Amino acid sequence: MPKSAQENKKRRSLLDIRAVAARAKVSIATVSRTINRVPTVNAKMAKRVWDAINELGYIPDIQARALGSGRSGMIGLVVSEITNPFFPELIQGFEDAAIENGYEILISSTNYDPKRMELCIRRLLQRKAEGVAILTFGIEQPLFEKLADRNIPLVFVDAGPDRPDVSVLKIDYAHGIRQGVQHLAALGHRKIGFISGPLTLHSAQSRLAAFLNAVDECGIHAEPEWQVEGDHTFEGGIRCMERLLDASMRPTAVMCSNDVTALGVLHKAYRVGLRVPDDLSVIGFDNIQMAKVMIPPLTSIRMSPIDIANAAVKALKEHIEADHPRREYKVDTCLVVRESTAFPPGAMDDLKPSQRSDPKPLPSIAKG
Amino acid sequence: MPKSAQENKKRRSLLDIRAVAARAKVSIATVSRTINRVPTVNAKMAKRVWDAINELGYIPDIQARALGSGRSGMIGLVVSEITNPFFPELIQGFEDAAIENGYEILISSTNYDPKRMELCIRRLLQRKAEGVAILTFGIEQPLFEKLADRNIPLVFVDAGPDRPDVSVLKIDYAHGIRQGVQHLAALGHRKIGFISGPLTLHSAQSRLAAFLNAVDECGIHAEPEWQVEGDHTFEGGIRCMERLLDASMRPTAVMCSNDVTALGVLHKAYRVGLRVPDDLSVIGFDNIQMAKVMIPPLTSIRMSPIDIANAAVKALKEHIEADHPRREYKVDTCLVVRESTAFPPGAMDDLKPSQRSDPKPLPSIAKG
DNA sequence: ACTGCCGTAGAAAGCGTTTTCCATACGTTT
DNA sequence: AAACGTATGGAAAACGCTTTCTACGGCAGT
Repeated sequence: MPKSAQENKKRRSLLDIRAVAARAKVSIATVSRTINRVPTVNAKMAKRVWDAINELGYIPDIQARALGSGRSGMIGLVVSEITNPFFPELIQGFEDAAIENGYEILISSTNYDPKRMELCIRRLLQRKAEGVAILTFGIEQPLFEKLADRNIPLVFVDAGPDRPDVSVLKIDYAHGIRQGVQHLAALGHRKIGFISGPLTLHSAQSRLAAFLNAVDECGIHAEPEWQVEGDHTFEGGIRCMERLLDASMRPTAVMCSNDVTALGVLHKAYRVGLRVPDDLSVIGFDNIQMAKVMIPPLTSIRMSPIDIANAAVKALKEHIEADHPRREYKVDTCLVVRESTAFPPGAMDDLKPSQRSDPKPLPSIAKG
Repeated sequence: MPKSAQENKKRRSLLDIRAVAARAKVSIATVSRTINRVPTVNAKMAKRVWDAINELGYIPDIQARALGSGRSGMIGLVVSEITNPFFPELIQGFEDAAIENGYEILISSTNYDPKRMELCIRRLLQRKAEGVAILTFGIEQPLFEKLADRNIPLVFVDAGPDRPDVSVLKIDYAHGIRQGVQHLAALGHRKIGFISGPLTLHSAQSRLAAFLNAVDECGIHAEPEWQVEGDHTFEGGIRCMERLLDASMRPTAVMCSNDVTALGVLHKAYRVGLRVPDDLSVIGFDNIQMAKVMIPPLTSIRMSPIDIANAAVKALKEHIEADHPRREYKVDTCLVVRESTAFPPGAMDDLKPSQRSDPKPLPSIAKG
């Protein structure tokens, strides 16, 4: 059973600010001022205090500090799912950026569950986060209204609620996707498939639109049969690839709305004996760490989690400190060419290897 | 610049427990009791209070609550590196288990940096975590002493400081590794390589010892040239595989101390045109999600992050609540057979496919 | 009707900080 | 030498909650 509150308090109170004050023979106010580096405290006093702190091993209670000062020093980060390989990198970047800017972070993952999302937000409010970055895939309007009504600085990715008091990170999907399509077109592909994310998501729609636009620019016909809607999962990638294989005319290249989907595509190709990139070129999106580990290493469109994290923290910081009410921040994307893209089948025979875009055309397993 | 403390306080104080008390026309004590479900509060009163809470949208300040009650309700989790694919699953499991048990969690990652580890611990102490699980690879003695001296419940994995007041999660590496070796032996392998982790780590030593033991049990000669020391990274896996390829006699199978290393092995094999599993069998360790996504899907030894997380939370809970000072918890490991293991080269021709251990022997790319 | 006991709610004293306000001591100016 | 700033440290009031202690009202027992 839980210990009594009294007991708990006793145990903790052994190492107060009071203890430090007593030891240094000053008042607790001076100790507090010393710790917080208030300039009015005399150097001699300060030394006495620091010595006492070190001798005692005193560590201030940050919750009491927050209560006293009215500032929690924390910003929150809400992600979709920590086990989705895109997010750990984002979290890491966010944490680094936050520390750099003097904040601590509070991480919550929604697991795509509105109930859990509700919990996350409650948690962040309870802990008095000074700002929150919602870097999830889907967004649930009512919850954001709830958050925004608390007058807490907010950052969204792609698109948030249309309110004047939130910041938005605009990701330039079009740039990377255009590069990807041009890359494929330059290799000679004319039949390019696209596996989108769930089209209920704004980001998925944007990516599809960018693809259609880029394809059009390159003068390539966008066969509707080659555009299938996935769900950003590995299994979804497998299913979508199956549909693409059933098409009356198969595409020679597939672009995917995220890397995990691309892994599914690679997997299905492997299952049916299609060689990548010889028989099929594949491009992913997100450039997760796994991309360069895959066999073959995956050509992907990079959306830097570090950039996103930095932009998010910067937006939050400006909003909190400078009362900057709203800003848009741009995040760029660009193509990273690896080994999952090559000439379409048949084209290779006519060309010298040096003309391949891949700088080191290594033999695929099938050729070994 | 930061807002003045006064301002901050003002802004927040709009929605106190006092506001609720006023609205419900009761004392703040009654509001507190209602929220904490103290049974002595009359149902009628309680309803009045809940109504007021809902109408106002009141959310209690959890830090103030912690200060008042002497319990923070938080347990800490320290991991090595969030971008290492083993940890997100562990974190997820830990979070779920913690929520289940009424705790919130505080995550810290050390990034293998002692400085950062120091920061982590400071953070956890500042926030008054009620217990801490140190589920990292390496451990730094002095820091733990520091932690343990604070009299805070602690859980370590594998081996912690030898103190009577900490719990330890003992992972039974031997079981899974024996299964792996037996699996390879049953397939006919007699030349089995082993890529260990850095031998400064206790866990790496245990795994190597378990391997040597298992090999011995199976009556297989353990050629020293086939045991190389890796570093648990992808690049390390590649380097180790290079060394194995340079051996005077090449092994026909390789066991790895973790999956990421195995990915490096797979990669190097791909580079030099060795087909897995036809030319080389590979077994990983950890069974991270990526394992089943790889091409070919990786046979691996499963060390369930969920089991570890549950055991850690359970140990912490018992220690915190029941004052159980020390316990050992067992965590098992077991082999998961996928498609990166098969008969050694040449052996297959003599046998019918049905005798392969793999239930669905799918053609590798090379055969397609 | 008086005492005593519950059940229940309010008052008030913390919890460990920060911060405002005030007091002191010292050096400077006239 | 008196008056006055100017540093600087201490006392005490917050901060928003929990919890102990106390008080009140009603009911049963005598």
